[in-house]
Amino acid sequence: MKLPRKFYKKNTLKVAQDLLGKILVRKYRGKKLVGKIVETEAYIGKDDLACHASRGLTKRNRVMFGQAGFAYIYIIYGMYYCLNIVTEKEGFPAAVLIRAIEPIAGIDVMQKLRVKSLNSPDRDTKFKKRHLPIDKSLTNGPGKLCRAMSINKNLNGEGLAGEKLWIEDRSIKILKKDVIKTKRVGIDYAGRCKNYPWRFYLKNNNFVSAI
DNA sequence: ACGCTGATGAAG
DNA sequence: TTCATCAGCGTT
Repeated sequence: MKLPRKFYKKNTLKVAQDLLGKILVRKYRGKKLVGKIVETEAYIGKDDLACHASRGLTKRNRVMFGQAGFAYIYIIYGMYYCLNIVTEKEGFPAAVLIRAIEPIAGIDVMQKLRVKSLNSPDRDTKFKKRHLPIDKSLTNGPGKLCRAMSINKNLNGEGLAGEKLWIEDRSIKILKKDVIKTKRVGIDYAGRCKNYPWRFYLKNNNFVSAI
């Protein structure tokens, strides 16, 4: 079942950890693209120098200042999208970045959504898909999972109670000892905040991003 | 280890 | 209006 709004309206570090093992669902052209969340990062408030809100309200980051349970999506490096889920009370800018998922369903569609590079071999011609491991490079990074699920700026500000994008609880049990905490990726510019242990991922999961 | 890529926001 | 910067990725 879909997570209720109140799931997101709380401490961002708790939301980031509680989202591990939850199921991200994207409805795309009538089909469900589904994956288990295996890696997240927290970005919390104006004092967090890595958070887009650290320099105040702008046109780009305004969704983060709004209600919890909405999607904050932005373009990075000119070519990729990143999906964040807004947390905390209205007016307090914070969000959880979804960094990686483990594909569960709609994998054929995800494969088609990926831009096939010229050098990548065609894996499907010789063997049946069911006998092959899922290619982890499909969704093991924030830009890649958005590409595979057709998540783009059209969904910025979209509520997760809607019909296009939501997160479900399927009662997957996550043990505390299987949640690894590390510093966040790609924020060396963030000074005193750059080593905050605000990245969380599932231990021994193949679909966690390669650093 | 590097080039790609274009929106963003700060400076002026 | 210009300009440096960037929550990444793919190829070397």
